[in-house]
Amino acid sequence: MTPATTRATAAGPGELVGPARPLRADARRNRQRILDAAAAAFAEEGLAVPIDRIAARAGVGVGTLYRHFPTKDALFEAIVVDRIDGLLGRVDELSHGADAGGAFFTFVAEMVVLATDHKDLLEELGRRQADAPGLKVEVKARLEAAVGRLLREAQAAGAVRGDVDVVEVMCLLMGVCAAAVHAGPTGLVRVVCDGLRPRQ
Amino acid sequence: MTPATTRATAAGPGELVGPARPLRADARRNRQRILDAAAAAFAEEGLAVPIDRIAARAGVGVGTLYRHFPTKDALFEAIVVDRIDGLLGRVDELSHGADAGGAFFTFVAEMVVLATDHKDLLEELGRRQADAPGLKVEVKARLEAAVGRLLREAQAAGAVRGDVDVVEVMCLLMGVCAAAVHAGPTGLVRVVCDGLRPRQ
DNA sequence: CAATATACGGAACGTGCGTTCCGCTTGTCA
DNA sequence: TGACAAGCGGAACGCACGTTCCGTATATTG
Repeated sequence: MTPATTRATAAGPGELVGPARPLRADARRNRQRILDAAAAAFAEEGLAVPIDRIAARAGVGVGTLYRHFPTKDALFEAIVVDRIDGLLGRVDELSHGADAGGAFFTFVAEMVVLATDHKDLLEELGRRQADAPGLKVEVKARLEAAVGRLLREAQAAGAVRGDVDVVEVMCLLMGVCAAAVHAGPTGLVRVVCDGLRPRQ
Repeated sequence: MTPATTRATAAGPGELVGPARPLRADARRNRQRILDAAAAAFAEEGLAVPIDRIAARAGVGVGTLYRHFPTKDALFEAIVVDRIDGLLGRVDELSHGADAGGAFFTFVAEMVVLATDHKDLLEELGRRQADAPGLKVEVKARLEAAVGRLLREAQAAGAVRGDVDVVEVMCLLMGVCAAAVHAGPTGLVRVVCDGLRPRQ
């Protein structure tokens, strides 16, 4: 299901199956500009940034923006899905090592740093599904699954206490990210990570 | 300074020094209704709740609401200041006991539970000053000072690790509150509290 | 029971933002 | 190079929300 829908979101309105025709050169260029501008804008100012500002930042009219993305949410989705995909990739890289505990804690630390300067990612994680019945839910579930894997391995290795589950870890992660925006990542991550270790 | 200003906020626009005249009976009644309705509305839906809804909930027209509070922010302030005052009182109660560590951790747990069903409190804590140069900043500073006292005593008693400061604790608290909204308070508080204890 | 200041309700206004529409421009292809 | 689909810009629309205004109602006072 996702491929088709993803394609639709990525290629513009009106084509659900395949690229009927390649985009015109300027259109392709503008599309990329919009994506870049939106990524930066969302990261800096969060979901609340007005669409006019994104368009201006991309050096494009709002009409053009809407030609490429049918809705503000669709644009946001394109970007946040990409961000989360990046996280998924990182999880894969980390989970192939020998040190399960190290992998888990490294991921936690990296994610907090990432969220610190990506307001959008934080807000997205904060929205516990149930609102948008679409892609994001599915991608978020994949992230949860991946983190769950990391967590279980770390628990099996005795590096993380056994009485926490994925949902708690995700929420905690979100909380630390929110907190880190104000106090900087360093100190807080240490505290939470220590809390996640088994009590001796 | 606060008494005068507080009085102004509490008694309506136009009187900065003293109550020129007692409120009419119906006005006093409505004022209380508005405060109650707003407290409930802000707690349930957060700062974003439309003012019309608060008025409706209070069984009052918007005009009446604005007669009592010059602005939405003023109304919010009246309520959140009150909430934080409650927290301050609780800190005082707790800090007179013998068990400094217990006091600190009890406060943390209670505050998270409180914030779990008071969306407004959470949002307010999330706003790191710098926006509203007025009362809230001062009240928040008092809260920070009080928590700082609790923290220092707990650290002196060896119940809390020495390498965290008040700001970090406040941010952490805010993060846990945000997380607790989604996962429930119990598990998360335990993890964070353990993280705050000294490593053996 | 007047007379009057006080308070009330809710329509109306201004603003900001997402989205749509449409006349003009430009890349593409024969 | 000319014709035409594809794409562009930005004015205009609709909506939600905070705030203001003013005609009406009512508590208070003598």
